[in-house]
Amino acid sequence: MTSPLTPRATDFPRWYQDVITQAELADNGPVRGTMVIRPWGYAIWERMQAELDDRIKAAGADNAYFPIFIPQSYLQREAEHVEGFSPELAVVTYGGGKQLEEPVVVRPTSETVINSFFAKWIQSYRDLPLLINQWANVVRWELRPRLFLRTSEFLWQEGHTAHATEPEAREYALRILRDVYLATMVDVLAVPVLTGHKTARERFAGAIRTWTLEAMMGDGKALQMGTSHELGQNFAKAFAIQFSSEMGSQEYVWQTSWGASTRLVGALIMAHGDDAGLRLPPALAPVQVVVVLVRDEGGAREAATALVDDLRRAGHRVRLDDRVGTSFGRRSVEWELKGVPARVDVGPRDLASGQVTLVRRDVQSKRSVAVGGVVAEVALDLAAAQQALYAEATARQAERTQRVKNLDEVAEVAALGFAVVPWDAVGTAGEAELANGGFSVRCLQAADGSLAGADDEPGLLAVVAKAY
RNA sequence: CGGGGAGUAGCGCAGCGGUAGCGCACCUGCUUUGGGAGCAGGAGGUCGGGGGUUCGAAUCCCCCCUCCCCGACCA
Repeated sequence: MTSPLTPRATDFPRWYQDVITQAELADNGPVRGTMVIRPWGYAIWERMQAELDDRIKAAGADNAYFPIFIPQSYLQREAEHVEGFSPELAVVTYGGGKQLEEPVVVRPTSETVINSFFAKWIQSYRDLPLLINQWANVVRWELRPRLFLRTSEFLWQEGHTAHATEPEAREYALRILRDVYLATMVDVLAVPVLTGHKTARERFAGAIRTWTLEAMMGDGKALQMGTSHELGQNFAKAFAIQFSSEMGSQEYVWQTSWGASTRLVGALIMAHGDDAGLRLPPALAPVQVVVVLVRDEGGAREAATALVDDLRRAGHRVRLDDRVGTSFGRRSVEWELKGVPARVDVGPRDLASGQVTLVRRDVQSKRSVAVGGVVAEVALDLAAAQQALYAEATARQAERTQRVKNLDEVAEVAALGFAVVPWDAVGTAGEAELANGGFSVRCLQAADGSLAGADDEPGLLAVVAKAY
């Protein structure tokens, strides 16, 4: 039987589509650009949500919910914001069978509604900082949609905060970048990321600074995994968010906003997937171990059920596959496509000698293990798989990243990966030229790869790549 | 919006004037079950829509719609 997937080397975008179909992650919705997230895809998203949500709460933010409909006039209050988003807005002009007096925008992001309430809630320095997060869907009308990566409606988390001082706001934006996003990407998704800030061209509409996390996919292209913005006082002034300081003066707040979306599911597919399907890092996987009952004979069912219990007691997320009416080969392929990190095959043949077969998805290794040793061995496999996926992605990124000196050398390197070039050698004009060639400056960093402040700092490096 | 393709069974496709087909998937039965099982039987279609040419149109002509790929914007 041939693989159900187009090999990555043959056609990477086609492979990506095949994985989504075959692993039952998502379908296209009836309206162009919309997406139906199927149970397996949603389970993965729920795991991402849980990991992000824990860290967001640890950073002190509370969840709340704001409406999906926003008065059109709200968006117009911040000049850059409206200019940035107007091309991709969905606008409702009819409701209840009548033309609306003021059209209503379906939120593309919630800065405007949320800040209109921040203005109401914030009176005093004692009300600060105000740290709010919301889990929601947003709509940005897309001309060229791709499942998970770019859809007209997507799910995300958006954080919005207000602070008394600029340094405090900046520190919070960076804290989210590091403690929420970077930690989740690296420790859970096992995806190495570069962090830096966006050029003026790539910055969020209405922000004074956009911090970003950029990852390299299996084909060398870049994907933005999350962003954390410093909004300065732009929205504070547009929405009159003022507070009485300790000195009794009226001050505008300093703000941040930050988001990560279902695009992360796409990132996971493209960062770790292989020609046999998805490969989920154990820390993320909704099912870490699948126990496959090969045949319902010779006490195999009892042994499989007992192993499921043992593995669960050891703290793993476990599923029993006892669909013995479906051939073993088919079931094996299914779990490989879905990317479950570890598989335990329990059948009468092995069991006769007190053994089962352990299969590791990431490296496709297979070995016999005594029933009594399964829990310990699985734990080792899961830890090793998590580590190996991160190492593999890191090696690829290192291999495909090259320092270059000038704009002329960028295209060749960026065609296959990341070109790191002095920002001085690119500049705003060079950035526009690169855009014509399909390249973009993913982020700016200090010379040692650390975070830098402004675009005009000396010695900045630009990371240039093709991007999703 | 500019350029290039495609709409036929759930999915992938063939057929290109003369009875609507193939592979996979699906249903039933039997045999199977340690890497996508085999055999037999079965169900499933306004051939994207409208108009025209013709004795006869999935097939030829005209109009419309939709989708996909490549270029200008984006989590």
